[in-house]
Amino acid sequence: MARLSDIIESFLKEMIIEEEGTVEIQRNELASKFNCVPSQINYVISTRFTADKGYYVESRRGGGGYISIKRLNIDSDNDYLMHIITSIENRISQLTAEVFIQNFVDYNIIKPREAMLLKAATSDKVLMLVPVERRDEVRAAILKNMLMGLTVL
Amino acid sequence: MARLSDIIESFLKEMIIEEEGTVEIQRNELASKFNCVPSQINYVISTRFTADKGYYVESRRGGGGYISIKRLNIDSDNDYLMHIITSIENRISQLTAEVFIQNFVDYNIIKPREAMLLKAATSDKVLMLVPVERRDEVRAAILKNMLMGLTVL
DNA sequence: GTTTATAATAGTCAGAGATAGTCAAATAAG
DNA sequence: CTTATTTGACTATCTCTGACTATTATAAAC
Repeated sequence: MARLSDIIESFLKEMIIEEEGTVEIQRNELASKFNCVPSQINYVISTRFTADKGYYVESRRGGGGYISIKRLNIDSDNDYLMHIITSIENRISQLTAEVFIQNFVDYNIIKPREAMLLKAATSDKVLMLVPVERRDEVRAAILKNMLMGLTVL
Repeated sequence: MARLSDIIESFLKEMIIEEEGTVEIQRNELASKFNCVPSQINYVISTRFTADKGYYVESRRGGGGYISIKRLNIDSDNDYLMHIITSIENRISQLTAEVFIQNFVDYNIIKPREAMLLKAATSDKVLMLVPVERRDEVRAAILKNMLMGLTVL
C-alpha cells in the first residue's frame, strides 16, 4: 500500500504544476481530504518540500490561515544559489557568510543593497542575544532562508 | 477564505490613496458595509494603522462621530526609516514585522525582492533555534540592523 | 441660558473561533 | 534493528464577536 505521505506529496506537486509554480492550501482542509491528522501535512512538507529540494514555504495561523509552497525557478543564477544553499552546513561563521555574500555580488547575482541586507541579517552583532553555541546555526538558517527567497523572487 | 481584516485594510488604504493621504469614516457604517461588528473596525485600525506604521488616527464619539486616518507625510525615505527604527521596541512579533515590511513596499521605500529578504530573515521559521522567550528580541535586532543598513546604502 | 435626558456615536477587553506548529509516542516499513 | 510514517495531545497565533463603557451632540425642561 502506497504511503499516505507519498500520495499527499504527489497531490501537492501536481497542484504546483497546474498552478505554475505555487500552491496555497489550508492545512485542515487538506488533512480532511486525505483523512489524516493535520500534523501529517507538516510532516509531508518538512520531509518533501524542503529548501534543499527547491521549495519555499510560508504560512500563517489564525482565521484565514494558510500554507503556501513555491517551487523555485531553475535558471543559472538560481542553480548557483541552490548549489551554495545546499553546500551550507547547519552552521556557518560570520566570516564565511560574508565571503559567500561577496561572491554573489561579484557574480552579479545580487545587488549591493541586497548584499548589505544579507550581511546585516547574519552579523554577529545582531545575533548577540543568541547563545554562542547556537549562533552559527541560527546564522545558517537565516542565510539559507534568505537565499531561498532570492531564488523565488 | 480571505480575512475580513485584510479586506477592510485594503479598502481603507485605497481610500487613503484616492483621497491623497487621509480618510474619514463612520465606524458603524463601515462595519455594516462589511457585515461585521463595529469593534472589528477597531481591530483593523489597531493592528494595521498604528502610529508606528506611519498613520495618525483621530476619532470622535457622539452624534456625527467619525474616525479619521491620516498617513504621515514621508519627507524622505531615510526619515521614515529612522522613524520606524526608533519606534521598534526591543521585541517584535513576526506579524508586526511583516506589516512594517509591507508598508515599506507600499511606500516604495524598498523593492519586493528586498522585502522578501527582510521577511525571510525575520520569520519564525528561521528563528526556531532561538529559545522562544528570546525570539522576538532577536527578530527586533535583525530587523533594526537591516533597516539601518538601508538608510545608508 | 443652564441643566438634564436621550440618542448617537466610538472604545475596550475578554473570550470564542479558526487556524497552523511542535513534539514525542506508537506503529509500520525496510 | 533502524528509520520513516502516523497519530494526537498540547501549544501558539491571529481573527472575530459581543457585552459593557465612555463620550458627544441634540433636544427638552426649567
